[in-house]
Amino acid sequence: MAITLNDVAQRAGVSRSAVSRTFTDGASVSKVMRQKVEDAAIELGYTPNFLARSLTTRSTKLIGLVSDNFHNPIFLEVFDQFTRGLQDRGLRPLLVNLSETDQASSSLRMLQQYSVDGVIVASSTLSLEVSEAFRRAGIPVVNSFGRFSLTPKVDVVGIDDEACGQIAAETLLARGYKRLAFLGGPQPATSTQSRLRGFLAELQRAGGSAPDITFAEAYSFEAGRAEMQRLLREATHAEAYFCGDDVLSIGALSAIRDHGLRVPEDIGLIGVNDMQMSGWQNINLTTIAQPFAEIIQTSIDVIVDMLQASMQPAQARRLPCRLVERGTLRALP
Amino acid sequence: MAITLNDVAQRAGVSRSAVSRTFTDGASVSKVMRQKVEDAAIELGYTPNFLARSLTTRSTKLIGLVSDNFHNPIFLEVFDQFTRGLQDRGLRPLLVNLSETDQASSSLRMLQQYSVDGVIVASSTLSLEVSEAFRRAGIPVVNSFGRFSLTPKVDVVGIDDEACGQIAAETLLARGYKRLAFLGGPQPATSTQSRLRGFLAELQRAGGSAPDITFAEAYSFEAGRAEMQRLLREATHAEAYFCGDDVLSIGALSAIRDHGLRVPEDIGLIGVNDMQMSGWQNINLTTIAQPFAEIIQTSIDVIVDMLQASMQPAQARRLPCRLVERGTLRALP
DNA sequence: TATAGCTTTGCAACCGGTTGCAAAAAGTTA
DNA sequence: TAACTTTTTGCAACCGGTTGCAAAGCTATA
Repeated sequence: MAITLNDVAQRAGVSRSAVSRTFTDGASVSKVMRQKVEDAAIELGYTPNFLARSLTTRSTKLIGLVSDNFHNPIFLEVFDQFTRGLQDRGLRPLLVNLSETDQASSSLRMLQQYSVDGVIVASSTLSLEVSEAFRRAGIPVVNSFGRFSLTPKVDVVGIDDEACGQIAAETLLARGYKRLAFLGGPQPATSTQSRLRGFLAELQRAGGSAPDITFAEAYSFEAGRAEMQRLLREATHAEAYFCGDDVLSIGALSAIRDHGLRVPEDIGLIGVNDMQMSGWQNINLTTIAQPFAEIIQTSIDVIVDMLQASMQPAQARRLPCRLVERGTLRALP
Repeated sequence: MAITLNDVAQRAGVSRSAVSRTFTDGASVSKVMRQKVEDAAIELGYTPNFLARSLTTRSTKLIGLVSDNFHNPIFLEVFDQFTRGLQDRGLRPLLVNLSETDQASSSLRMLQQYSVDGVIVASSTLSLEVSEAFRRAGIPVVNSFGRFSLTPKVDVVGIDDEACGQIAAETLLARGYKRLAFLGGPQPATSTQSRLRGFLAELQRAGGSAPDITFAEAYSFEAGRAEMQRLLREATHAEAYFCGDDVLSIGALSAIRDHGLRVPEDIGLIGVNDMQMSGWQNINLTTIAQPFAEIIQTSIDVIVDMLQASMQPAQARRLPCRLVERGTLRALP
C-alpha cells in the first residue's frame, strides 16, 4: 500500500496541510517545517498522488495524443519529438490510436473521463470533425499537420500545402523538365488537393503546360508503386513527377527502376516530407522537407498557451517548407 | 465546468450513491432507478470522472508504455499494436520516451505519481535495471523484447535469440554458403551476443568454418552501411552475412551495391525482424521474422494477468522466430 | 512593553467519486 | 394479514489530496 500524505504528517508530527504545502510550490512554509516534512517524506519514500491532487487543482498535466498515422515511418519521428517536447514541459502524453474508424467519438468520451488538460490531434488525414469535437467539449485542442484555413474552427499547425506545390513546380521547371505530372496521395485528402492547387497555379503562372494528374490509393509504398506501374504501362509517361509524399515516391521509384528506366536520367521524381529514409544513399530522394521539429514545437507551445489562457479564437499557422536536393532530379542547367 | 455526480443526483432527485451505482457494474440498482439516473445523465451530458473513481477503486487502467526505441521503424508497428491491444482491453497507454538517459529513474517516480496499474517496457536495448525498478516498487511490469533468462528477475517476453542465430546458420549453410560472417548490432547489446552464440554453435555443430565477426555501432542504416563499407575495403569479404537486424541489413545492402557487387550473386545477406520495409520490392530482404504480434499480445496478456493476481514469480517467455525467404540469398540447391 | 503588520499553521470543507451499513421497500411464504 | 427474506436505497465515512479562513506566532515599530 502506498504512502500517503497522512502517513507523512503523522510521522513528522504536523498537520496534513503542512505536508501538502511542502509539496506545492508557492505555498507558505517555514524553513524548519519544510525540513521536518521532507525528512519524514524521504524516510517513508513518499510521492504525492498526482491524480488526487488533480481533483482540486483541476489540472492533470495529461495531454491526449491522438493519431491515426501508425504506418508512415515519419510518424515515429513525430511521436519521438512530441513525447520529448511534452515531457520537457512536465506534460504526459496519453496515446490514442484512432486507426479503427469507429473509435473517433468514444475517444472524446474517454479523454474526458481522464480529464486531460488538452489534446493534440497529430494527423493530416483525420477528419477535422475529430478536433472540433474536442473544442466543442471545451478541451483545448490543436490539430498538428492539419490543413490551413482562413477561418479555422480549431487551432491548426501545419505546412503551407499550396506553397509546397509551388516549390515543386518551380523546382521542376528550373531544371528544364517540360512534361510534368502530379502523382498525389488519396484524392479526398485535403492536403493533396492544396498541393495540387499550388502546383497548377505556379505552372500556369510560369507558362508551363498542363500536367497529367493521378492519385494513389494511399500514402504508402505499395500504392505509389502500383500507380507508377500503371502509368508506365501507358503509352507515354511524363518527364518528371511530383509525388504526394516520400513513401509514395519510394514506391514509384522502385516501379521505375523495375521497368528498366533510370532516375533521374529518364524520369525525375520529387517527394514531400524528407523522412529519414529519404536520405539513405540507396534512395537519395529529392524532396520538399516539412519542418517537423517546428510544427511539433509550435503545436506544443500553442497547447501550453491554451492551458493558461481562456479559450481564444482559433488560429491556423502555416510553416514554410524547403527544398532538399538529392539525386532524383537532374541538376540545374 | 464539467457535470458531476452531484448534478445528476440532484436532477434525478436521487442520492449520490444511486448515481454512482448506476455507473458501476455489478452494483444493485432497480430498473426504475437506473432509468431515472440515465435520463438525467444523458440530459446533462454526464461522464463519470475516472480519476476520482480511481481514488477509491485503486485502479486507473493506466499502463505506462516505456521505450527508448524511437528511431527503428519497426517500433511504429510496435506502438500501433500495443496501443490497439491495450485499448481493446480498456487500458490506456501513458507513453514515456526514455531516449535521454538521465530520465530512467525519474520516470519511475512519475509513473508512480500517476498511479499506473502496470508498466510495459518495450525495448531490447534498455537496461534490465529499468524494469526491475518498477517491480521493486510493486508495480506490475513486463519487459517486451527483452532477453531471455533462466532466472529472470522480471517478466520478459521476447524471441529466442540463440535459436534465431541457429536458423541463420542453418539457412546459410543449406544454401551452400561457405565463408560466412556475422555483422552484429552494437557489441554490448545482449541480443547481439545471444544471436552470435546461437550462430556459432550451429556452425560448429554442422562443421562449418568459423565466421568473421564484426559489430556495427548501432541498429541503424548508417551504421550498417559504414561497417559494410569498411569490410568491403578489406582484401576479401565473406560470401554471406548474418546481420543484426533489418535496418542494418539495408544499410549493408546499399554499401554492397554501391561497391558494384550484386546481391545475392556476389554476396548473400540475411537480417532479423522482417519489418514492413524489408518486403518492399526494391529491398526484398531475406530475413528472420520476429513474431511481433504474438510478443505484443502475450505481453499484454501477462500484464492483464498481473493486474488481477498478486505478484507471482517472474517468468521469461521465448517465442519462436521464422525464416522469411526473399531475394537476398541464393536459392536452395 | 504594547501595538501593528506579516508569516506560518491547523481546522474543516471541498474536489468527484465509492462503499459498508442499516433502514426502507418490495417480494415470499404461511 | 403477519412474519420473514431479499432487494433497493440513502447516509456518512472514506480515497488522497488542496485551500480559504482565522488563530497563533513572529518581527518591527513606537
